[in-house]
Amino acid sequence: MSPPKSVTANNVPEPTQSELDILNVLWQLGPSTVRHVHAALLEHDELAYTTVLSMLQIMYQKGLVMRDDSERAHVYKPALSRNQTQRQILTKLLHRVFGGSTTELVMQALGSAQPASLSEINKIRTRLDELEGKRK
Amino acid sequence: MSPPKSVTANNVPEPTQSELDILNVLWQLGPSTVRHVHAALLEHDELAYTTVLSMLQIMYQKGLVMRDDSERAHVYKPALSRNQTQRQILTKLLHRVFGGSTTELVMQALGSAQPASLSEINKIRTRLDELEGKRK
DNA sequence: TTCTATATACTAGTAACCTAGTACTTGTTG
DNA sequence: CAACAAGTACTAGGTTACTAGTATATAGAA
Repeated sequence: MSPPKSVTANNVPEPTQSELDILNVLWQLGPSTVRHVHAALLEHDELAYTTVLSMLQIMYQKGLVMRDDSERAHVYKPALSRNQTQRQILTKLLHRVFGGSTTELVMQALGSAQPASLSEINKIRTRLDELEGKRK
Repeated sequence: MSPPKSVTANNVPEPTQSELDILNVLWQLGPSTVRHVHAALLEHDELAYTTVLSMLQIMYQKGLVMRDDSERAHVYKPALSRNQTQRQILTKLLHRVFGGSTTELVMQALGSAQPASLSEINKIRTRLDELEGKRK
C-alpha cells in the first residue's frame, strides 16, 4: 500500500463524517487493529470488515492516522489528538458559518443547549475570567 | 426544472461548503438574482456564471433556497435563516465531534479564540446567568 | 424586424466519498 | 502436510459535490 503523503506534515486534511466515526473509536480505545475498530463500529452501524479496512487505509494515505505494521494485524492510531481535531474543525466552521466571530458561535451553542449543569457553567465562567485577564 | 422535494418540509439537508458560500451571500444581500450572487462571489473566487446558476438550481431542488420566478431573472432567497442554519450545523457537529457535550464545544471554541473584547465576554456571561436561572 | 445581450434548462465530466468484494498471503491446527 | 482462519492489498461501483459548457428562449435596442 502506498505510504502517507508526508509523515511530518501538520497539514492533515479535515476528516470526513465516516472518518470521524473511526477516529472517535480510536480516541476511545487507543491504538487498535482493524478488527477492534470494526467491532466497536458495529454497535451503531452495519459495516463490512473490509469497509473499515479500506477506510483506515485511505486515512493512512491522507495522514489522518499512523500505523504500526510490525505485526501481521496492523495497529492504527490517530495522527492528531481529539482536541487538535476539534479545534481544526471548529476553526474552519468559525470562518465559514460564523463570519469568524467566536462569540456568535458560543452564543449559538449555548442557545441551543439543554442547560448544562451548574459546574459546567462555572467551568465556562472560569475560562471567561482567564480570557479577560489575558486581555487587560 | 424540477421543483423542490417538499416545500413545507423542515428537513432541509445540511448545506455543503460551496452552498454555504452562496447562502452567506444571500443572507447578506437579501433576495438576489444569480447575477448578483455571482458578482458577490467573484470577490473571493473565480466562478463561472453558470456554475452559480447550477448551484442555485440544485439548492432549490434540495429545498435550501426558495425562489421567485415571476420575473425573467429568478430571485433566490434562503429557506432557513442564518441562525437556524448555524444551529443545524452546530447540533450535528456537537454530536459527531464533541460527544454531545456543549460545554466541551464552548470551551474548545474559547480556547482557540483570539481573546474576545470585554463586551463580548460579558455577553456570554449574561447568557450563562440566564442558563443558570433556568436551571434552578 | 433583426440583432444582441442575458437568462434559464439541460448535459457532462472530474473528483471525492463510501461501501464492499475478490485475490492473495500467512499463521495455525488437526 | 492439508485445510482453515484471519489478515492485507487491490479493484470496483454507486452517489454526491462541484464546475462549466451548450442549447434555447426572450427582452430590448437599432
